[in-house]
Order: sequence, then C-alpha cells, then structure tokens
Amino acid sequence: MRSDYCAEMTLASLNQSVTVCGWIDRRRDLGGVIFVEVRDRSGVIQVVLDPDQFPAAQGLRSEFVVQITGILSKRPPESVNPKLPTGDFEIKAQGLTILNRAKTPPFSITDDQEVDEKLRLQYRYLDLRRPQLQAKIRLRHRIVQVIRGYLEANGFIEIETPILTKSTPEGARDFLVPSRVNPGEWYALPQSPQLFKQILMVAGFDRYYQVARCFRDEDLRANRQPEFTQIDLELSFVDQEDVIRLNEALIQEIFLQIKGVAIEAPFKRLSYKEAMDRYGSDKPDTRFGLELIDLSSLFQGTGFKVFASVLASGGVIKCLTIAGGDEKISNTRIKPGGDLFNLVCQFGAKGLAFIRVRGTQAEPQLETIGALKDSLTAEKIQHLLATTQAQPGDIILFGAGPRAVVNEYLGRLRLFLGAELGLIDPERNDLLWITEFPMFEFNPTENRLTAVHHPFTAPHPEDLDNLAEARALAYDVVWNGEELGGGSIRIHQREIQEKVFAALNLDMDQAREQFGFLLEAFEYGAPPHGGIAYGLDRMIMLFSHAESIREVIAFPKTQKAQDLMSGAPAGVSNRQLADLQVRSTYQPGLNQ
RNA sequence: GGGGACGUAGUUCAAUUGGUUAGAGCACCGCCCUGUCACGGCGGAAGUUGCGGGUUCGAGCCCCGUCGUCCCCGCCA
Repeated sequence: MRSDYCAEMTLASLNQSVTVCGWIDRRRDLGGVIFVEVRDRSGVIQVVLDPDQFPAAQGLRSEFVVQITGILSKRPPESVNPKLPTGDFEIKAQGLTILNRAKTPPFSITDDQEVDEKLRLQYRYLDLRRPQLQAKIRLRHRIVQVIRGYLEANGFIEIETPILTKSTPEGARDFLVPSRVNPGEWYALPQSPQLFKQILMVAGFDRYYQVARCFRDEDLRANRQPEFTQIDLELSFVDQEDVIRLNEALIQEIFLQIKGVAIEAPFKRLSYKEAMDRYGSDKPDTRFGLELIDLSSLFQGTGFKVFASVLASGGVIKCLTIAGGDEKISNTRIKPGGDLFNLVCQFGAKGLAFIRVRGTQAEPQLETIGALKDSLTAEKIQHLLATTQAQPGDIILFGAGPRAVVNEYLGRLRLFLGAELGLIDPERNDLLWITEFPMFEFNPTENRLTAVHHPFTAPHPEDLDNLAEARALAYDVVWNGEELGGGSIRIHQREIQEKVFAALNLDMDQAREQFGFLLEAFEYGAPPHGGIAYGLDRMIMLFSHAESIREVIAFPKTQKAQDLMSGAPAGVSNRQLADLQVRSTYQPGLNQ
C-alpha cells in the first residue's frame, strides 16, 4: 500500500514511482494545478496534482485520508522550499485514492496556535496528530528505549507486578476495586510496585526493572496525574554507592542518547540538611547561587524585638542577599499586598524584613526600619556585611521563624527571584544527589512520626541508637531543581525492621496485618537490596520542556481527573453494582 | 477543603470599561486563478457572549448563584 513515509524518501527513489499514505495537511488550489501536502508520522511532502487528470483533487479537504502514487521528482530550482525538510522534492501524482473523508476538525492540526486544552483533550486523537505532540510522545518512547537498553545491558530483568493489589494505609489515597467473587472485599491499585519488587529480590531475581503504572487518588497538579509511570528498579547485594554509580551511568546514557550531552560523573552530592540550609529545598536548583545565609548567631543578643523573640523560641534568622536588588525590589513588593510578601506568606512567613545597602564601598550605609538599624552596633554591621557579602546597591531580605518554615519560604523566594533576575543559565545541566534524608518526620495531624520515604528504608548504620532522628540510606537524584527519581537501601534484617515499626508506633501485629507477606518473606533469607524509581512523565516533561505533564501523556486527565474524550469516570448500571454487591451512598446535592 | 485566573462565531482573540445592528485573523462555503508552499483575488455564511437569576431605561461588561478549564495551597513522593 505504501512504499515510503512522506518525509523519509531516499535519493534512491528519485524519478521512481513512490506511494505515500497519509492525511491532507494543506491544499493549495491554483486552478490549473493543485498542490497538497500529505502528512504522515514522518512529516509532510508536497504532491502536485493535475486537476484535469484528477478531478477528485478539487474535493480534497483538510484531514482527508489519501493514498497517492507518483514520481518522486526534484522541484524546479525556483520552487525549492528551504523551510520544508522535503522542500527539494515533490511527488508528481499519477494515482489518487481518497481512503476516507474527514469532517473539518474543530481546531487546526497544522497551526502551532494555542488551542483550549478542553477541546484538545476532547479530541485527543486530533491533538495527537499535531507534530509537537507527536514529537513528545515519540521522545517518550525513545527515552524508555534508552533506559531499557541500558538496563538490559546491565542484567536487569523486566517483570510485571500486579495491578490488583492490597490496600496499604500509608501514603496516598488508594483507588479501590471491588471484588465480585469476594463480596465486601476490595483490591487497591498500586501506588508503586514497592513491596513486590522487594519480594522479587527475596525470590532471587537479583536485578529487576519495570515500566510501572502507578495510581494515587489525590488532587491533580500541572505535574501530577492520578495514574503515572515510574521506571522502577531494584538490585540485590548492593550498597548505596553501587546504586548511585549504576544510576549515574544510566542518566549519563540518557543525556548522551537524547540530548547529545556528556554529563560528568560522579554527580555532586548534598546532604538533605545542607540542601535545606543552603537552598531551602530538598531538590535545589544549583544552577545559580543566591544561597540562604544563617544570621541567627549574628542577631543573638541584639535588640530588634521581632528577631529576638524568634531566636528566644528556638527559631532562626536567615537571609538572601540580592545583588543589585536595591533598585529592582521596591518596598511595595516587600510590604503587605506586594507580590514577594504574598509569596512568602503563602509558605508561612509573617513578613519580610529587609536592609538596603547604600553609600559607597568604603562607607556603606544601611537603609532599613529604625528598630532594626538601631539594634545593630557598628561591629555587627561590619560583620553583617562581611557574612552576607552585600555591596552598595544590594538588598538583603530576611526570614525569621522556625527553621523549616524559614527554609521553605526563603527557598521559594530564592527560586522566584532567581528566575526573575535571570540568574539561571538554561544551558546548564546540574545533576546532583541528595543523601542522608531523615528517616522520619513528625506528622502533626496524626501526632506521630511517619516515614519520609517508606517504612522499609534502611537507617544509616551510624544512627541506630537514636532511630527517631536517624538519617536514612535514601537518595534522590535532582536535575536543575527537579526531582528525577528517588530510592533507598532497604531493610533486610528483621530486628531493624521491628525497630523502625516501633518508631512509627506500629506494633508487630499491625505491621503483619498490613505488610505481612513481605515480613514473612524476609524471614526466608532476604538479601541486602536497594533500588530507585524515576518519575517517567516528569522526566519526559523536563526533556521536552513541556509545561505540564499532560503534554507528555497520550491520554491524560483533567484537573477533576476526568478523561474528556472517553467520558471516564461515569456511572454504571445497577446490574453491575448488584454483581459486585456494592451500593453508592452518593446523593446529588447532598454531597460532602 | 481553600485562594486565584479564565469562559464572546468552528477556532484564536477584540469590543473605547453600562449605550445603536457584538467585530477581526484563521478555518469553513461559492466563484476565479498553471509553480504555490501560512498561495493569491472576489463574494458569502457563521453568535442563546458557558448556564440560571438579579440590578438598570439599557448588561458581553455590574451583582448573586451554578457549571467547566487551568494555576497555586492543603493533600500527594
């Protein structure tokens, strides 16, 4: 039916008969001659039709499906189109078959004009015809192929794990599926293949991977979908260094194959604590400085009431020094109602204190509210300028409060200002590992410790005595301030697992109830093991510079988790519900 | 659950801030055109301004409600 893809003609076919199949991309009817561009997945090529020979050509419309046979010809020199990859050639038609007609599409496939996303999702098959989206979906395929190739070469075995699994209370909300043959009982869709991949290590597969669909019933975001894909891997008889080295090589391979960029290894490493202290984030964008500076000790014993009371209650005073910021950052932006003020308040700040540095290098002068200025001796001021490296023309913005809160909002402010001030070099690829995550964090709603990673993460061997504050053998890999993936070395010894459950306030019976099969499996000779999982959708999004994860998923859902094309989710018949012995308590109008 | 932005021909946008018959580009339909390539020319059709209510002499514009899409917080690795 077809001899060649439109944009993949080879010179060998020149002056030969070729047959292309595809969609009418554009039609230019000049009366005595008709040009059409035929599009397939490779691109477009121009076809020349003589309307006397092909009267049907006058009826061709956008998106009609055609098969065209003709002679692949060099265009006359004056008609070469340098903007088109196939612009040197055209097909002089000798046969035209309209394989199918098409309605006028609701939006143009050809233009790169923005179209309402509602419409795009409703007609996703048309949206997917557009070259931009095709490119992203194909990039996704290529990246997965590179990963598969690398893992294959390194002895990994791809194994599928169940989609119908058991609900576990930790973590996100589960999607539930009623069991017909076990009335009243429910499967859960997996949030990740975590438990199964560990079981596969116990089973001796040694190196496993999976392109794994995962499900979380939580609210959506630009980079969050209820179903998403992880590249999930796990290895036996490895320590943290082994996992990190192997994954550095994997990431190098992806960058080389996809971007043609050589990434240096080993990657930079930052402990979680250092990342939080210096960047206010566990996924810092290290392409620019603007680091958080701790001034708590400097302000110790000074008379500025706001800072003093924060320090007295165990908080910290930190700052950002914005070079040239005196001019760029007006008081309006910092004071209530200003954009910077609103930004930090969203993340728990009460406000932003500031000092403008003016005067000269030799005689700098501070411009700030009186109480803050009065609280500083000449010596303190000198110390302040030395520590912050502030120069005349700069502004220093202060955060004061509990350490975690200050880190959070100054970290957000740092990112915002870094982008606004153009401090980020878009050509740079900063890859780094964040290590030594804490094992646990306090969850105020549940008034107990919860696992930062998950309850099977191994604690750092040096921290076994004080588990509540232990560091974990967990690691995240970060690219330009975005988390690419994360993993950990797992616990394979029962005694340590019990201690961890105890720290989580889970007794062994509860743990057995929830994770019984894994714990039992561990009693039959679990090897030391660890792994990592990459968020594939986000990875593709970053590689393709997409603004939303929806751009790299063929059939994504809206923010209300609906598929506008298929109409999911939707009601089901009473018969179906009766089979499942399920009844909905939902009443329209009485919801929530 | 909370905060915000948006919703006007098929589509992308406009409508002098409450004032006559809601406009334009592209797409669509018809006619003309033999080297176009975002072809060109002439003509045409196309609107419940998301939906419901209110204020007003008068509402696309103001108010209330509702639905939908998106962004953010909470939530979620």
